[in-house]
Formats: sequence, C-alpha cells, structure tokens
Amino acid sequence: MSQQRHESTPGNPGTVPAFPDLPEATIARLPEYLRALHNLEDGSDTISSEGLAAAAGVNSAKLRKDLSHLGSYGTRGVGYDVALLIEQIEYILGLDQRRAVCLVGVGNLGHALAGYDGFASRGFRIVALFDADPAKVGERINGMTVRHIDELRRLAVEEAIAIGVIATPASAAQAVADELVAAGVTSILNFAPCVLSVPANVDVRKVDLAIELQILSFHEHRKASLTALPGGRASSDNQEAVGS
Amino acid sequence: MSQQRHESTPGNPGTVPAFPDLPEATIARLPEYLRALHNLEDGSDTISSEGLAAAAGVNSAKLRKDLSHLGSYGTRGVGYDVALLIEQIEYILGLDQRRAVCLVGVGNLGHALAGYDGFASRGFRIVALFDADPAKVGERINGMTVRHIDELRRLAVEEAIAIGVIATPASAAQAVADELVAAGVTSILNFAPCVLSVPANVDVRKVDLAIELQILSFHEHRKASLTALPGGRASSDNQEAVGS
DNA sequence: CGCGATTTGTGCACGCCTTCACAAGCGCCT
DNA sequence: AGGCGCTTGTGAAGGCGTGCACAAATCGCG
Repeated sequence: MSQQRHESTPGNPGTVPAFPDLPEATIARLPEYLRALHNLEDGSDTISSEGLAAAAGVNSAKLRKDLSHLGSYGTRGVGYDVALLIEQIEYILGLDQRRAVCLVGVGNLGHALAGYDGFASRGFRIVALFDADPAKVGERINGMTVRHIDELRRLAVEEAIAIGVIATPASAAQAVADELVAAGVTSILNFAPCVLSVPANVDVRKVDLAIELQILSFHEHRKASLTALPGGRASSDNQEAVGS
Repeated sequence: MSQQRHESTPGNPGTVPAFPDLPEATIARLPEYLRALHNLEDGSDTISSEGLAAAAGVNSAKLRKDLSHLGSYGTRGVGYDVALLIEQIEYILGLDQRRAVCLVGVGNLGHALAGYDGFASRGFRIVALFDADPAKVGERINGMTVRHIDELRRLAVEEAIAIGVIATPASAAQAVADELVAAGVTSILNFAPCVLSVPANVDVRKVDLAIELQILSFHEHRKASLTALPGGRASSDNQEAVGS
C-alpha cells in the first residue's frame, strides 16, 4: 500500500504516487463528505461513520466503503479523525492547490456565478471573466474586470488555467469550448443547454437547470397519477437525514 | 396541440393511465432527448435512434431502450416521428401543464434564476419570488415582485404551487424547506449546499455548483499525476456530437 | 409481389454500485 | 490484565444500468 501521506513539503513534485482509482460514484460523494465535515460544529475531533453519513445524507456502509477506497485511516471503536479526513479528501480532490478558474459569459447566470462566494470558499479562485459583448467588456464584477473573449487564449495560458466555466447561450457554447481547449483548459463546467464536443482528454460536466426541474416535474406527474388510482401506494424511498 | 394521450387503457377516458415505472436513469435522460428534439433544425419529420442519440450525446442502444420503456412509437426501417415523440416525452414529464414554480431567495443566484428564460421556455412558470430580507421585498424582477417569505404559505396554496426552488444561504435552507412543505410543495430544487430533511413524499433534487468544480478538480489532479508517470496516456476515444 | 435495405425493439451478459452482515480491531473500565 | 462495548473494514449477494448483437418489422423499388 502506497503511503501517499500528503506532506506540504514542496520540492518533491515527482513523488506523487499512483493515484487510487476511485469509483466515479465515490468521487462524486467526496465533496459531500467534505462539506459535511466542514459544517460539523461539534467540538469533538473524531466522528463515526454513522454520524458523518447522517450529516451527508448517505448510507453509513457506503461511506465506510468510500473512505476505505482512499486508504483512509479510521480507528475502530472510535471513528475518523475529522481534521485528518478533511486533509485527506482535500488532497485527493486537489483542493489544496486553489485552482484557477475562468468564466466565460457574463450574462444573467454568469454574473451570479462570478459573485458566488461558494467557489472561493471551497477551493477555487475565479481569475478571469470573459464575454463577447463589447458593452460588457470593462465592467467590474466582484473585483474583476470583464475582458473580451479574444483575450481568453492569451490569459488562460499565462495563468495556467485548467478549468473553465461556460455560462453563455447555447449557440455560443461550442465555440467557447473550442477556444478553451485551444487555451489548454482540460476541464469544463458547462451551464449551456447543449452537448459539447471536446477531445478525449478534456473532462466536461454539465449543469442544466431546466432539466432538474423537468425531472421534478415527472415525479409530480407520477405522484398525481398515483393519487388518482385506487390503493395508492405508500411513499417510496427518499433520503432523509438529520438536520444540522 | 390536442391532449393526445397514449392509447393504453382505452376503456377509461377520464383516468390517467397506469404510469410506466421508468428507471431513474431513463427519466434523467428524457429531458436531454427532448432538448435535442427541439433543437433539430432538420426539416424531416422523423429521426433515427442513431441520429437522435448523436444529438443528445448518448449511445443509440441506450436511447432505443429508454424510448421502448415508455411504449414509444417508432417505426422500424424509418425511425421516430419527431412531433409525436416530443409530445410523448412532454406528456410523460408533465410539461404540458406548465407547472407553477416559486423561488425562495433572491440573492446573487436567485436573482439570476428569476431572470433565467430557460425555465419559461421549457415548461415552467415562475409565479412567485420570496425573500426574508425586507430590503428586497417589493423589488421587481422580470415582471415579478419580490414578496416577503411570510406570504409564502398563503400564496403557494392559492396558486397550487407544487415545485419550489431554494436559492438561499445554507443556513436558511432547512427552514425554507419546512415552510415549502407546509405550503403543500412536493418537489424541491435545492441550490443551497446542505442536506435537507423532508417527508418521504417530497422529492428533493440538489445542485451544488462548488461540488461540480470539485469533481473536475479531482480529475485535474488525477491527470496531472498521470502525466508525471511513465507510460503516458492514450487518447483514442472520440466524442462526437452534432455541432451547434 | 417479393426482395433487400434499413431501423426498431430486446434478450443477454457483464460490470458497477449498493447494502447487509459480521469478523477484526481498538479503547475503556473494572 | 482481561473482558466488554463500540466502530471500522470488507466479503458476498443482489439490483441496476449499459451495450452488444440479432431477430422482427417496415418501406421502397423493380
């Protein structure tokens, strides 16, 4: 078992061990665990899988298996060391590097994202804003100046930006994605409702706000049809957790 | 558009037919298919599973299986009737009802959501905005007036609002959720980074913008560690999609 | 009218994920 | 020191989702 104890000692960049290949489902939950850990107001320095699972809204066995995947160090009979676990997860997620992020599209949504402090407080630095509209270029948002998209490539390379956020209309999204890729960006968070075509080494995650509502609408429709039927079924599964 | 219900249960006109119990994964993809169908500029009135799958960014076999689950009407050798398929999916998702949605929290993000026209154009009506801050009450956004959250319960009942969107800080989210539930809301879209506790008959979907970035950050971290290792990486896969 | 081209619908196998249940380990208390 | 209660880590089973590969069905055309 490789000891990838994360030390802050600079100067050993080549010693990053083989990365644990975590299941995708586990990766998606690590940020949840991290948030739950940070929100713990409890003064105790350890927490049981049961307690953390409740705080994160998941099954405790699932949480233990997730943590075991990253070779975590819990103590039987005691639980997990909160500080150590936070450190471990932040290291795995690469959050200790406070990655630079650029945002393209300062419209309705982009404006809100630029001002969203949840990014800054959870491991990221928005370092540049871009828009194609000359009327918006020069506008100052949250201490940053909106630049024209033509400057994207130069700035992204200079700042070694690896993550880009697309908050443009769908019609512009593919062109922006191409530009981001050309600038060396290898991870894209796409808020535009469209499919992006990118090289295989670029990761894309998509957030479509309307789709979330449509999924809820389906469940509404289903619930309505069930209540109209005789012998309406009881409620199905739903995650319930203790409030903070 | 006539309310063309699908032909099952031909003997009981007034009742909604037994709802097909679609896999959750399928449900989550139906909105994608719907968007792809609407974006089709092609003048033809039918489309093959291959074509639609490409437009939606999924495997064609998966798409066929998804559509078969909802008793779809494709024609072998021809494809799917675009208009009929749109109608079918919109019916299943309950979008033909243009459900009323209320939004709580008119801060940075909430303001953007209130102005987001993607909701209106894809089956929803935002009918009420609420905030706890007296300074915001009375403000007009996109033709709507922000009301105080104390009015939530009365208005939600009056308008029969079934879907609520939470865009408040995390500290207020649980209280707002309780209020929504008390007002009869049975579906909640939560943008606050916290776990909500709700009754079993209430559906909750969560969108955490920072989590999405953190997942991307993990992949960045992984990619960086891989490039430092011998063996390099092979990129042969080809993501293909219909360009904008 | 029949044949071939085309496309849907689906049986099947495989792999991932979840969940249960329990052995192993740890610390505290007597 | 030893036993006891608590908690982690994990083997195993079951369910779910995915994608291949092919039979069934439909249309167009000669």
